[in-house]
Amino acid sequence: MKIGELSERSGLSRDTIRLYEKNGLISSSASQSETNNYRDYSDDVLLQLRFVSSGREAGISISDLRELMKAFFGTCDPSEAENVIVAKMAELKERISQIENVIAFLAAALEKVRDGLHET
Amino acid sequence: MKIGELSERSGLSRDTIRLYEKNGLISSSASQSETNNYRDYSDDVLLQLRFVSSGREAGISISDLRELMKAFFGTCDPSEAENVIVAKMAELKERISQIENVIAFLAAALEKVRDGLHET
DNA sequence: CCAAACCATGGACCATGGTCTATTGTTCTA
DNA sequence: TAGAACAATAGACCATGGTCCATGGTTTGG
Repeated sequence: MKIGELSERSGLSRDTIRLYEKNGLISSSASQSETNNYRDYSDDVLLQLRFVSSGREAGISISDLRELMKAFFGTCDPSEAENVIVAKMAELKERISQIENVIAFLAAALEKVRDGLHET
Repeated sequence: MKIGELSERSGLSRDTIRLYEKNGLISSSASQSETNNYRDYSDDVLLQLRFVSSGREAGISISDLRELMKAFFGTCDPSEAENVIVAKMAELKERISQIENVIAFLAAALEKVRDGLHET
């Protein structure tokens, strides 16, 4: 499919898709036609983009995502891939616990605010 | 205390502290001395910075943190503060579930990679 | 008393992750 | 077949969150 359709279906802008491609998160083949240089994207790319975009939403950087994509579809050997994935999972879990700390702090603050309200 | 000590104790660079102050995350009083314009930071600021910096690590933007700080120490009324805090907690929980999605995806990918290894 | 260490300010600089625009070429459709 | 819609490329632009540097003033330890 061409970039317009991919954009439609992925919910990402053409510019963003091109950015991701330039950064090696996805790849495309040259168009079937010889008369243009339109990119042609396979259906797999759509799945890849879904992962990329949920990763981005979760705050994973483009370069980290590139490593993960390489690990998944990877030119690198499987044990190396395993390492990358395991490391990233640990990192994400750490991130979750950081967020949970902040939530706990907010919950405590909320208590105080509510107490303050009751006193009024 | 002066910014150098605050930097030491908070683990943040002077520049970062000044940035945060400029962005309204913390505040300082003018120095006791009249002969200079050094900033003077109370011990409370240290606690505030600890929160700010864990918030930053958790990926919360400076402007969001500013809203939270206002809610905590706030000039704004308590029920408004409550709203801000509750909203931010919900947002953070959403963020956690996004990250968990990614983790689940990675776990699945890991399975596949390991199966691949076994087949070899 | 003097140098080293500290402070404030402002602006330059950087990376990241996008968006927007202009230009040029291609395809689709009325 | 003309014009609208689409595509590629390059470069400018933007916000965010920091760091670094130059300047000039202040404090402090030896």
